[in-house]
Amino acid sequence: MVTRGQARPTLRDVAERAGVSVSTASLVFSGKGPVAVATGDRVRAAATELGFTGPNPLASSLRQGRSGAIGVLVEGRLRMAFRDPFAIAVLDGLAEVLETVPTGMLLIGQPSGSGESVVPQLAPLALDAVVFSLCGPGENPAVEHLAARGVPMFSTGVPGDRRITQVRIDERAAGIAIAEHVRSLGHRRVAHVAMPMLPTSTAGPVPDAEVRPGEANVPSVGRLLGFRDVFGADAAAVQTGDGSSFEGGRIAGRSLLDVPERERPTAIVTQSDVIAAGVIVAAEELGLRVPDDLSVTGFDGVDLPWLPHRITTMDQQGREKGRILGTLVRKRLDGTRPRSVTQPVQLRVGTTTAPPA
Amino acid sequence: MVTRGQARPTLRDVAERAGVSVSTASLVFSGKGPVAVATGDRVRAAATELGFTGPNPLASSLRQGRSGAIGVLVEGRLRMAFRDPFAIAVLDGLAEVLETVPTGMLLIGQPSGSGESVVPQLAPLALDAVVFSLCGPGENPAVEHLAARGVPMFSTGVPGDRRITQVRIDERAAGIAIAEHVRSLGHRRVAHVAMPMLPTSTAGPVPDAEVRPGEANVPSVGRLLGFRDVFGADAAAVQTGDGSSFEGGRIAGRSLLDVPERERPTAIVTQSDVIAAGVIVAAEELGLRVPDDLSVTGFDGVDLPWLPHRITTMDQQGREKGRILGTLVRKRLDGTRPRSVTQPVQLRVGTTTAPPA
DNA sequence: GTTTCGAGTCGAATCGATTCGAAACCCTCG
DNA sequence: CGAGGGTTTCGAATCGATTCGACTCGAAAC
Repeated sequence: MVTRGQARPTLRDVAERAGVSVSTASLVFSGKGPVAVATGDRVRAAATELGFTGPNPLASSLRQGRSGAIGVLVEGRLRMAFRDPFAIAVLDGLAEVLETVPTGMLLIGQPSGSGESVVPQLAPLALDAVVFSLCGPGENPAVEHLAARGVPMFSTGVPGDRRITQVRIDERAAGIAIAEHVRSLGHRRVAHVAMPMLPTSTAGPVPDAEVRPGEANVPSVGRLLGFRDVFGADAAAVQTGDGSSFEGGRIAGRSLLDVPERERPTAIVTQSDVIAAGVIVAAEELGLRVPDDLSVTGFDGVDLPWLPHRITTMDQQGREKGRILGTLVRKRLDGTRPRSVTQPVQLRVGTTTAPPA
Repeated sequence: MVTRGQARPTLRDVAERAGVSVSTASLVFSGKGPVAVATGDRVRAAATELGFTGPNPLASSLRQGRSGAIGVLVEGRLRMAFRDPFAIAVLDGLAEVLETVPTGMLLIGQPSGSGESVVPQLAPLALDAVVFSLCGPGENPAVEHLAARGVPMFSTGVPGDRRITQVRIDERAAGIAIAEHVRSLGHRRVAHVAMPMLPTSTAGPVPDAEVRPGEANVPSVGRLLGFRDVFGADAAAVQTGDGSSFEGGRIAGRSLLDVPERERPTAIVTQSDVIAAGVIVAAEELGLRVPDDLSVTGFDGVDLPWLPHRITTMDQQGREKGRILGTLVRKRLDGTRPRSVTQPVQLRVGTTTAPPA
């Protein structure tokens, strides 16, 4: 027997000890191909004696051309991305499906505005697929790189590249649906709080130039367009500077509500539940009661246990969306080429909307 | 030139096209060893022409014995683990350091109570190290497996295995410090809300049998012991059924506060800020004002923007803790063998504690 | 008694890089 | 003109498995 010092035992060591060839030992561990019971037992015994914990994952991956990991691209600092409960719900559903493959999720942080710097970070990673689930709108240099590598890509809407398989919703229709609900309650002075139209957008009123009707697949744009379809292009619309965040919602809410009463909207339609929560808190800080003095709607349908309201929202079922994403990934790894799908969303009326006073 | 159909170009293809040997081409991409400028340019040009995006990560990893990924073990569903802002802060700090290596973080979900099932999930993954940062107390079958594989392990306190390099705090001393603060304000009837002592613990009063003084490194146990050092073993102590959660805190808070006034504690010391938030909301739901009618303390020092209080807490600086963890991992990968470290914590007085009425 | 068949095992090629020692090359100096 | 020295380049071994075709052998079929 070749002594290999301190080194970890390899399949060869095990095979030698069991008195079989490496190929047979391999068959024992992979379970493919026929192996006599006695042989199998001998190999397993040898493995135990040597402290062999299974075939080296790297070698196995190289041969099979599969790493068992898919990348999850996270834009901005982890802390920020994970503050969004919807994103987490998607990830949770995704994990649920991938566990069964089994495949791990490799988190890849992409400090926002860092541009190309994600590519060198991505290049040395072996990934079977990549999911963009925590990314904002706009071009992403990672797309080009991954496409060239032939890594299958998936996302929940952004970036909206043709090479990416999508699990999306009809953003504009959803925007219309929830606006219709507010309108049907009798509200006429209604404002909108959006997520940023572009990665470079800053907090404040939405500049017309940033709203490109062709980009209706981008959540922030599509939902705003839907809102405007119902309430017109003149209705006040502001955007947060940092995506779907409580603080962003609070600031936007304060700016819309801290005005003379006759100018104040009687309802605010927002683009996420977390933003809605911020608006609600801002309203309460100004002494307004929700929904008596102000109706507020959210988007996503996430669970905010600390908020003493059930937000009226468009339920996107993040977990389910993640599961579907996972299924698409799995199918792709199995060799088929799944197509993008559009998921339904549903209006869920809560305790934050009522007819105007 | 060997035609290789649709397949992705390899280093060999590039070398052939550039008229150099594979080894030289390798040197060009890895940057090691001297290469004439002209040769380098020729190789890079060939790479561009062929659409070669860099050496195959799997092959490169196999040769170097390094995968560029560290595992992050997450106990329970992702959704639950990520609800804890402290855990996320740690992860964020960790990511910050690992980005510079560069190394990715591979999330590995370990549905709680699933026992051994994590091992088959772990076995096919190539990991350079593993961090247990989102795990509860108790034995973990993964530890044994990883130790056998020789994968370096790190954690922030649990599990408390000798083979794991730790970044911990003195839980008991911290428990004493914050209890002292409450006591020094004049509180005498004080209750405690703990995280579960054991993975199998259920919500409700903490059974004495579950508090093993030898386990003072386990956060829930150490903090409770510290609390008892100050207020005695008779002081009421309940635990949540689900770790550091808002709902757990709210339920525990209600059970402690919804009693006749003379039995009601004038202060509640909790083991996490999120739990404290739950207790505060429970108190307010019962018509109690914080801190006038009830003082509440947390632990961790995380940011809860939606809570209209600044919680009095022990600041553990999760992000910094994550950074330190990352530094230890990096050192280990560089070949040194770092030792466990103990971090200081600091009392941060907020707006949720005051002398009793 | 030969042929056929299938279960079980094995050898060799392969996945795509990295790395080390040796070879080739071009100068410069004695 | 040959030795010495530095810079580039190259061939071959290696990382640790998987996989495919070929081979062996005993039992069943004819």
